Amino acid sequence: MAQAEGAEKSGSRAENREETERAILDAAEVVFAQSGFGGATMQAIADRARLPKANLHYYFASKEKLYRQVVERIFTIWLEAAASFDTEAEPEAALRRYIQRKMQVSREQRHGSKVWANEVMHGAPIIQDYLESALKSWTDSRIAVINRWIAEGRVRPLDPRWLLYMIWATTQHYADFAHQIETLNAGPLSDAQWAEATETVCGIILRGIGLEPADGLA
Amino acid sequence: MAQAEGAEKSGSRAENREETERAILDAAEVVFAQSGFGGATMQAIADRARLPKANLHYYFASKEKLYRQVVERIFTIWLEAAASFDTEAEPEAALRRYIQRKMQVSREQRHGSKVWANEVMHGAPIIQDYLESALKSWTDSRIAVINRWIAEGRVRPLDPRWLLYMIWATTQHYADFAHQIETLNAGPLSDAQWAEATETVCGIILRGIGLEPADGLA
DNA sequence: AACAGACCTGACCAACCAGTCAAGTTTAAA
DNA sequence: TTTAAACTTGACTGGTTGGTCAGGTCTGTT
Repeated sequence: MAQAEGAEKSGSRAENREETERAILDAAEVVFAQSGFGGATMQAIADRARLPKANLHYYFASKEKLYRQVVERIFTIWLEAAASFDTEAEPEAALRRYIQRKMQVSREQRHGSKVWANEVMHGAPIIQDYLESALKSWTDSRIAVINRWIAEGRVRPLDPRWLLYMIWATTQHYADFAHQIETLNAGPLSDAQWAEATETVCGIILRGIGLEPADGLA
Repeated sequence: MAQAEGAEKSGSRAENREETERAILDAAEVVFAQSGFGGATMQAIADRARLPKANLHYYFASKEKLYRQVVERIFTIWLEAAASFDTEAEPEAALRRYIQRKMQVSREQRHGSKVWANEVMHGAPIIQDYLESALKSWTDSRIAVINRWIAEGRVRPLDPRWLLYMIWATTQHYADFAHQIETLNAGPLSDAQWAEATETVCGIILRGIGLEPADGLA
């Protein structure tokens, strides 16, 4: 016996490899989120993945390459959430769906969100190119849509950028500052609290830009 | 010659000490913001403060003690900004002033804000007690005020916590994610852009909670 | 002037960490 | 069954880092 996970089934070569890589990435995500890139140690990641440290280097050549993969995996999730901003939909529906999705990501991908925040906060040394390409073009397209809504008189005049930043900030806050929120709340937010927070955020933003939202309890 | 700063005047003993300590704290704030606690090195801080590394240890016993002082200094600034939420003022004025002040802090204390965000993101190992005492009581008092406004029918019914988190998140975002914002903006925000962003944030939030703000160009 | 204590700093060290490697074991294909 | 490649891992290493310290300089006081 020399399997990685305690309860690892012996699948095919490729399956096992994939599984081990995912286990390492999962562990790395948590450790990087907790300690930052500089504070994280390969040993800590190895311990969390229940693998010898040398094994990590068999799958990922260096700490930086491992970190890069973690960040890229997060970016994929970010992109998927971004896609839920439907440029064809009505303003209210599009924004509400996008905010709800981002709140959900903050709840389910807390560690990933933190890694992303850390990376950007430290000047995005790894993912600068993503910011300049994928993020930029996504943002530009959404700015155009919101400007169209404004031109049509459906949304109060404003620079869409400040609105997007506000949505990013607010939703991401629930992941990045989860510890602070949970300290003030004396424990993790309940399902009901998450729903209420999401609804309140939607309500403030939609009303704030001049829409009259119906209750979003679909 | 053995002075710290290139252009240091020979003041009194106490003055010089204070000046050197501040120079170290300033340097440490920047380096901790850029690299996180784990990624920062005493050597990097020393270089930035233009002092030999051993000198840092003369003034601050350990890296952790230095970090602690940096964080405590930030918390003081946070408290000062928090005080601008005037519980006596009208809802619109109180919130507008508070948001404006927080936006200003984000602009002027970018590094400090990042250190704070980092600390909280990593579970607030150093300042947990502040969160539980000062932050908690400040928050409770403001929640009470907002609830009073709601009871008086001046603000749309909502849980004040989600509103406060939204304000914290949005304003802090301009410091923590400055790099992302500046990438999308192809450069730092101008004075006019800061003013516009601030006004837009105020507008969305105030309208979002049911107030009809007059233009805040005081 | 003489002294004590505050202040400064180059050189050093022990601990730690990313990354390597050689000697294995397991797997799958021939 | 044989064989080669994929995988595993304990032990090791070179470089870095937080922290120390001895020997010096400066400053205010008597």
